[in-house]
Amino acid sequence: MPEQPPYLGIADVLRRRVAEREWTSGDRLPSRAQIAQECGVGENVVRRAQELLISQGVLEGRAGSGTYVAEPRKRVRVVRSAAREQPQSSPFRADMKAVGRQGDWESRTDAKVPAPAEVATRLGTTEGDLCVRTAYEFLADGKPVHLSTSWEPYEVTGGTLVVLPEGGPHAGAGVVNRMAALGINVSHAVEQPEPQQATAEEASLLGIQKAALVTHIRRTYYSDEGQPVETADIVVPTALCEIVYEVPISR
Amino acid sequence: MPEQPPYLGIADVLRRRVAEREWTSGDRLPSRAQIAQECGVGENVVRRAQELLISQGVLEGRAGSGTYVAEPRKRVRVVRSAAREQPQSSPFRADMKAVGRQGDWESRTDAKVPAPAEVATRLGTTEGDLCVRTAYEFLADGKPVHLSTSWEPYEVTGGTLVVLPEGGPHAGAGVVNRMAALGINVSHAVEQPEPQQATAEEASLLGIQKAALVTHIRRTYYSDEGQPVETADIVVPTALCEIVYEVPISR
DNA sequence: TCGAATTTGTGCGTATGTATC
DNA sequence: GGATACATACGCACAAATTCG
Repeated sequence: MPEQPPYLGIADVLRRRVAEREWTSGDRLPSRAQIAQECGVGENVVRRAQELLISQGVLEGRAGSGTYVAEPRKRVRVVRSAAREQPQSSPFRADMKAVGRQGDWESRTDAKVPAPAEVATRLGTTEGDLCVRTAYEFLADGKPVHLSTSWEPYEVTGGTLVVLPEGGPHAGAGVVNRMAALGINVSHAVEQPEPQQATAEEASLLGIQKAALVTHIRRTYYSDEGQPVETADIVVPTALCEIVYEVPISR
Repeated sequence: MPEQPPYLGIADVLRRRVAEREWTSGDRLPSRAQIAQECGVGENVVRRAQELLISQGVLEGRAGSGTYVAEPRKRVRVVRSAAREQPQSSPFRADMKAVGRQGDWESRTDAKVPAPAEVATRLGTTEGDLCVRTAYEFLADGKPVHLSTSWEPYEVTGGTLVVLPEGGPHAGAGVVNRMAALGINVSHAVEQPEPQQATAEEASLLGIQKAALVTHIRRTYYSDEGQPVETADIVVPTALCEIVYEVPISR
């Protein structure tokens, strides 16, 4: 006989109270001690139940303040498809415009950074080769929604006007457009999404709960000659963004 | 002064011992009581440290047996791209062949199942409309590597030879080929990958650790008339598979 | 402005359940 | 069936953050 442990029972009670609008979005729940007494269980049982609902995105804990009903956030739709790259525009701004939000970003680039081992293999170069590294923070209406760190081999763009992704005449135009200015035709990208839990640093940068789920995308752009021209580590928090791939079918 | 909590220190000790090959793949660690005494901390501190390393895939706990060093498993590469669909073949078998493994699957289909709300909106029909539901379990060398539940509107395939995905002359040929037999041209798919933690059921089906990370992909195939013809919920465990999207660039 | 009270978050111990050998 | 070891549930103490007088 599978007798349900107490904390799961309390979780069900809390979940139902939220579902039945006894407490609605943004409301603060009674303190743990109150709920515990009311339900006739220990404080710790309530805590476990709340932790469960927090990990499921139903509740939200704020240290020193209280436990709240999570606000359903409109998530940003991040589209990844062939049609994504527009001349003279950035893919991100287009994504944001599509949902009526203002897209913007901040970046910090370091030229001539030696490539770490993993980046080097992705770029088809060898460890220590020089790269241009750019760290991005993408914002929707001023709030960060996802992060990215981009690596370009210095060999490709070094000494040209597009060395710096966010400087020069093609600033912010995206990898594809910038490479086109060098006569390099970017033919396809390979993206490898992996589920992860946010690090403490990522969580504070993105304003999400600690250990919240994120998708870590390792993206590499290739020229039509099969040469990698850029690779990036992209961190997309599930709470803020939904990722959509549109894949065409050819027969 | 950021004084590191004890359990993180123990985690570092264990991690280093694994890295230095004091314990190697498949080895059983000493019991928690032993490690605790050896390191001069409580058993619970060791437990926390082991839990951390288990969640990171470094260790593996087996109830009643012990804690083991996780075996680095060769992950299956699941490619999702335009070139994926081959005439007369299944995408999955091709994926498996590429890594030298035998691809196979088991399935169970229920005809005339009423569509739940979420599936109905994805298929552009209304809740309760009849569907053909097929649950898949994909196997590599006989071991399950990912799961899928597919929904097709009965309206599309009902009364034809391809009603059952795994029966009739086109059994196992994939959605695209089967639809082609009806004169329906599948032009593209939309995939929405979301990180999740495996449910207890998924974990036992896939033979992975409880609450391990998985990618839950919601995929929908569309005809060239923009009509959804199939949608599926795919569960891909990170421990067993890596997901790769190849997205072409058109300018 | 500041400090005390409240509330959540974290670390750790103990008791019990359960799987394995 | 007994011994061993991991898994789970729960309690207590304290730290950290917030709120409010």
